Amino acid sequence: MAYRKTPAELRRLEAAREHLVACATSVVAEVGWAQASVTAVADAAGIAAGSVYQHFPSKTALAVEVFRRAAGREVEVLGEVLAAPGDPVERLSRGVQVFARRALENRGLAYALLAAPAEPAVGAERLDFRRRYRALFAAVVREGIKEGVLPEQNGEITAAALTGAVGEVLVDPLGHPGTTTTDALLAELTAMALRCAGAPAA
Amino acid sequence: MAYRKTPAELRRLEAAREHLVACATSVVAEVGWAQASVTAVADAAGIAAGSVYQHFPSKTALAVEVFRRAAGREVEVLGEVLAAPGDPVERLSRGVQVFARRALENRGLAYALLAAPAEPAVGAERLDFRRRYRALFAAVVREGIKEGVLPEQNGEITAAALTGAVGEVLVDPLGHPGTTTTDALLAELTAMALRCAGAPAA
DNA sequence: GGAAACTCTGAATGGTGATTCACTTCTTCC
DNA sequence: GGAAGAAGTGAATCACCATTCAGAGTTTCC
Repeated sequence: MAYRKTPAELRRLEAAREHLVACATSVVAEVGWAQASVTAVADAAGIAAGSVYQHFPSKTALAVEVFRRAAGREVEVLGEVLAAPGDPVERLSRGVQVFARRALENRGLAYALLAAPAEPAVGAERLDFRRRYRALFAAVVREGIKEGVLPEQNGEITAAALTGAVGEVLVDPLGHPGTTTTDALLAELTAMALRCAGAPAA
Repeated sequence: MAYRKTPAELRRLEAAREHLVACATSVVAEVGWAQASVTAVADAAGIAAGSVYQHFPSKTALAVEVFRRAAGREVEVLGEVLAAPGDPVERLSRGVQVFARRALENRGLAYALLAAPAEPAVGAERLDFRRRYRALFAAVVREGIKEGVLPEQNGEITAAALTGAVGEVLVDPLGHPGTTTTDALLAELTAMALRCAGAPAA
């Protein structure tokens, strides 16, 4: 009787699960949550629709996992940039750039994380994600205030504005002459962010 | 043979349609687009599900009408405030306050207009709505630059930041001690908006 | 009053997509 | 090799709504 899974088998199963999550992430980034049906995701992963349920109890559970992984990566990256030692204003500037650049480089995924229509469970994750983003920005703003390089203000609101602004720019790319290139857009965003936090003009 | 509808009958039909749109708006504001089924909306309006199709060819058409009406009102109100004569900085400040206050006073509707999951047709309307909001803000910012009361900047991005910031604050009310009252929140938002546009501190 | 044309009703229809399950295929262990 | 159990399959099932439609109720106009 075959009671125990061999280590190789366990690895294979784990790999299959990872592959499924990765493929699902791609599908979501390409077509959004609404269009990412179980069948579409299973097809992308090269398995049968029913097999998805070997790894996740429901489509919702898979969606939440996809969101958490992707969002977690973003929060981690931003956290590292913002928590680095050094001038808060400088860090804020870098943080906005990293946030925006990563979003622009993988626009589909960024849209899925920030704004795309999604089922309630994913929506709840999204709230948490935004909250964490804001907390990161807010911490730096508060530091800046304490060090006297930023004026008195509600850091949470400034942080909300920064996430909101980047999200807004992403969702509708502002086809404005003079802001067409990524670099120009990043420069404008950064300048706006610094003004928003009340940093003296560069 | 009854060929012509009497004026009273026409009025009654028109009123029924208006009532349907109004009830649908309430339902959407309360439970969001996703939960606003034809049955739920019809129940709210006190008619049968099938009767909805006397007034609109599809659920989508009704949803679009609901969105347009509500969004149109908001754009109009904001437009009046921002287009008033006077100091651009002052107008900007008032505009943000009006935008935010109205949103906070009818949070459900504001969320539906700005962010709630919705079908593609409504999503398209939303893009347009946001674009119009941004255009209004951007015009004032550009005026401020021209008059020399605001520093050189990309008005579109500042405008995007303002809409994004208010939306962000709305979606997740920042349960922060000291920012609990509407007035305090409005004051903080306004201050942030002025910094964001580069207006000198009040 | 009553025929014609309209509005309203709500149960039946139809389409979509998640989930299940009887079956096949693969692994483990004797 | 082969029995026992697990994983994989995909067609069938199920649930959920938007939409339709046959019949009931109203209004119009002679």
